[in-house]
Amino acid sequence: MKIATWNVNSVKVRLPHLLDYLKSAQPDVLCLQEIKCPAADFPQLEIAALGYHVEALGQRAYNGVALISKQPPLEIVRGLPEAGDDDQARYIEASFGGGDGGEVRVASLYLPNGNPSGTDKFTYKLAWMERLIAHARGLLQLEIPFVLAGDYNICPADEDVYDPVAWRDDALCRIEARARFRALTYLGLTDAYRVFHREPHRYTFWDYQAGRWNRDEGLRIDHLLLSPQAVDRVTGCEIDKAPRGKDRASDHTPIWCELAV
DNA sequence: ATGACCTAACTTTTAGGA
Repeated sequence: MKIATWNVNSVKVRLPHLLDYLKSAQPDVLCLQEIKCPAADFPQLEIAALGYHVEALGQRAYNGVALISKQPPLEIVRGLPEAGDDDQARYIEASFGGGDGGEVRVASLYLPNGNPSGTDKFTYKLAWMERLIAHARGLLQLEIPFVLAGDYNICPADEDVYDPVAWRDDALCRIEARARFRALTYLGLTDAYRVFHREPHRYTFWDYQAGRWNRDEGLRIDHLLLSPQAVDRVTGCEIDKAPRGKDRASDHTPIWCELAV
């Protein structure tokens, strides 16, 4: 089962690239972030024409996540628990059947950016992470294969940043954010990319400005975190750089892992 | 050269992104 994640920065603008990606990469599940529209406005027909199901949690203008899948999603969860008055569309989760009866739970998440540091936006980011950690703790008790995929807005280490000195006080690199990402791994989750790749300076995001893409000056902020039962089955994890090089590209590119399920 | 982007929206400027 191939599970991919991609922050598309507007699903309407990116629809041609999205359809190309589904046709060429053939993911079983594709997690989207920043669809930037209400679920009712999601271009579902074009995707259904390729044989894919769509389940979206959206809002006007900002945020928004979705699950695109060959198998129909089951037991859909919209939003993290303990949301209170937080109505930002940043989390959707569902179960998917594998080819031979295996089942995998997959979440598409869009973690808050948190900039500028030291503001209520940063506080919100950390609080959101605490809710994610609590939810992950509950999922782990199920002892099933699951994947928490998405735009974490966190560079786990300096080697995941093109210029760690310039970025050291940014919310994406702050130690408080890194500590909570590490807490997820201490619970028992594994960064799928680092199972297969030890090289520094491998990125999933390149800013539109300052020629960052052409200079390969980016950030590794999109991640697939695997439960122990998923790590047991993972056979590969790769960053697909091609979509970032297209005209009218998202500033993120897809990353995927393959599970033997 | 201290610049350089992109998207959505009660759009002709602003907020948010990272």
